Amino acid sequence: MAGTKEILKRVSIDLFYKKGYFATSISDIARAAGIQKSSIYYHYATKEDILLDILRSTLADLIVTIERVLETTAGSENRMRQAILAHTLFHLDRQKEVIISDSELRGLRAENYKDIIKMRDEYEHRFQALIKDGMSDHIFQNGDFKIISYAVITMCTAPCWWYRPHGRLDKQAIAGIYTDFIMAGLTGNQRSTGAKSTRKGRR
Amino acid sequence: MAGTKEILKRVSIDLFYKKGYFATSISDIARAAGIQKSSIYYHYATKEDILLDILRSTLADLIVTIERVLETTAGSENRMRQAILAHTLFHLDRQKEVIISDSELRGLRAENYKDIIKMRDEYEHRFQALIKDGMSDHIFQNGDFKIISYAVITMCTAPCWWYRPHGRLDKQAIAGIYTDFIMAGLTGNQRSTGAKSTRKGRR
DNA sequence: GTCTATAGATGGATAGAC
DNA sequence: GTCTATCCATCTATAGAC
Repeated sequence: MAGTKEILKRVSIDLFYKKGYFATSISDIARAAGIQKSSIYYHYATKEDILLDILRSTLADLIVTIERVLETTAGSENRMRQAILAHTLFHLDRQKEVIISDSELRGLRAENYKDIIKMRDEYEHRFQALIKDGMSDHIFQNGDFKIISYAVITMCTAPCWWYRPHGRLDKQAIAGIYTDFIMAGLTGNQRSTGAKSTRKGRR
Repeated sequence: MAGTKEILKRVSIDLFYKKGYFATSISDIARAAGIQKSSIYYHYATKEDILLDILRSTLADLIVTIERVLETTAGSENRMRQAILAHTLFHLDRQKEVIISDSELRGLRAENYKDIIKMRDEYEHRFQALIKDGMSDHIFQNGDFKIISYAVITMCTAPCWWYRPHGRLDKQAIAGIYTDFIMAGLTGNQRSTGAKSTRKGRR
């Protein structure tokens, strides 16, 4: 446990988050991990491979998280609500990694880029299906479900850019506010004034 | 007109947008502008200065745009609607520059960074005031106006990340969908099903 | 599996001629 | 205001000893 490869991944997440992928050098990573830079190449073939490892595992975890929520929740409105909550909370829990996922895709060469985009599209399709379901059940207002899905996802990804662990609002409160706002936009109904949002089970 | 400095700025916007600030070298810029890299230093002292020039002018234009809208529009609901429309359209019109503004702030050293953040905060305060106004006029649902302002701004900034000039929807249509969605979220009222949003005057 | 040493390319920036 | 030439730091990655 805590093998060198895991340490390298962890310090890379920190550095890519703080300085950005391009501004982070192999030397920076080696220094942070307490080894020589040449030793990194025993674990990762290139710097890009470190980035790829971070992006893949983050996206995979995100997809698993949403899958679990959808497996245990019924009703198009409730499914959407729980999915948004889960998405927002994941982005607050895994702040550094999702920010890297959002901003460092340019560090990938074409083949790896395509791979990651495919995973991301797979995830987004789940939200598009949820919105479509809500519309055909006449619970959500009709509209361009693809555009709306982008809007919803972007919006609920955003708090990870400004959230600070000891700030005025905790993760649950932020996720609640966002979910209420989105659900109001989707249904066209009054928002519940308090953001206490009954969540089920997980976490 | 079309002086070298303007050309340098224009090709830098293209390159920073396409490859990112760090991945773009002074040589890249020189090649794109058709001059030698040393000639760049007659116009800009450092690479960072090019970035700063782009960020400053983009933010300044954005602030002027929103000011003009607010000067000529009355009523808290209508002011908010027009502000959102203007914000969204600006982000679609100036796609490359706003994407740079959103993603390349890490290229700035502390003093320049503070400068730009101050301008950005100034802009965001206008939206916070609009939301506060709408809440005290009981036209918008009560809520955390600061959080809501972040949500609104992020959401209406997002289309610039996926908009393509000859895509399925034109700028006006996209801006309409987003504005309707946001206004529904703010007021808690039914959205107008069509997104034809009566806009006034400008552009 | 980690080290020392270094290759080889490229980065931003400067000097000085024209 | 643009050029050629070059400095020097830093970058990713490799070679080979232990």
